[in-house]
Amino acid sequence: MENGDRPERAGAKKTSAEAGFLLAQLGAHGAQKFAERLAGLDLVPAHARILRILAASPGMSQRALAEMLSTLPSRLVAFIDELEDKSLLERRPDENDRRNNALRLTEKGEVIFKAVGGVARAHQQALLAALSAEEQQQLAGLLQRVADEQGLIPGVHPGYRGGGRPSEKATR
Amino acid sequence: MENGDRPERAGAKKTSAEAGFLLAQLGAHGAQKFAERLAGLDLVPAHARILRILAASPGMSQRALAEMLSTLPSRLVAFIDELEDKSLLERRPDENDRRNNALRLTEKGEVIFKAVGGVARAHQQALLAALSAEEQQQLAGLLQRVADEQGLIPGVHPGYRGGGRPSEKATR
DNA sequence: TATTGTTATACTCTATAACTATA
DNA sequence: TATAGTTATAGAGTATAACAATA
Repeated sequence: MENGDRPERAGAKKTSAEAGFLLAQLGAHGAQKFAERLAGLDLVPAHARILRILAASPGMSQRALAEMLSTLPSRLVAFIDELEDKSLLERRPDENDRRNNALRLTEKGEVIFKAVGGVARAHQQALLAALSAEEQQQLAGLLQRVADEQGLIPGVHPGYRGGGRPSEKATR
Repeated sequence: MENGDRPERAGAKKTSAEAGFLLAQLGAHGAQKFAERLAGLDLVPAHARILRILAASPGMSQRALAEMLSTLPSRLVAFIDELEDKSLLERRPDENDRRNNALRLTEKGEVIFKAVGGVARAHQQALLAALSAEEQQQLAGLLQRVADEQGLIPGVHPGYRGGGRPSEKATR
């Protein structure tokens, strides 16, 4: 196994074995802080994820959206209900195939989506306060390369289920 | 996406507004991959977090452990039960105050903890495959500074609850 | 018959509050 | 009375499967 047969000599820089852990730690920390800020807009992260995708791909069906978020169509219903109740998006039956709901942001939805963008920037500003603008770009560059290599879809990430156990039966 | 009303001038490096998002995305991705690897040791992330802390601070009480993990003492019980059933740790009543359980890794627990370390290294290796060793250190350095500034405790992170809503009543 | 969205159900996870044993 | 650990219970969150409408 890829145990570290690394020398671990006295000369070795300290430990760099922590980058993965720091990533998880900061990801969790940042996600929580972001959620707190979002609450100011009366939204949860799932709402923001939906708005983000719909802003980029208007007219998407709920099934397509669910697949993009790696979630179940049934889980989306409540979130979309809430967003529709707030008049941030609308479901309109697709004209070609009326089984599909074409999802589209309303004008108000676009406004709120921009507000979410503002929240995201403020969040990032606060989160990365320790770094200069140049260093932030440097960080973004490194992370982008990792994300690309890992095959992550730009601008999309599914929710986590960090704490729980990995679904007893998915142990396959 | 990432509309950003930022200047977006030709000179600007691309977009650096993504670092925060990338952090969350990669944190979630990495956490899931790590959980999958851990399943090979028949552990969940919560187990690994407990082993990690106990390895560093033997004799800790359950309450102190709960506080360190920012979780509730009652939540710990099942996890500690499981670890004890596997003979990875033991609860021993504190001699000075027998209400306290002094938690300590067994020898087997130490072995498994080391195995978790190996899994973590393999995980990190795979996760950061896009970066050279130098770049990985560079990344770790940047992340460490961010973590310090944010007041995160080295070597500890609580679980997330990424997807859910932030406790209906906290909406006040 | 197959598919989209929805609802119903069961199941898990989490939080709150009793309970016990020590102090 | 107060505290550590545990258990019980109720509440959210999640997954699976049944359902109605459309194709």
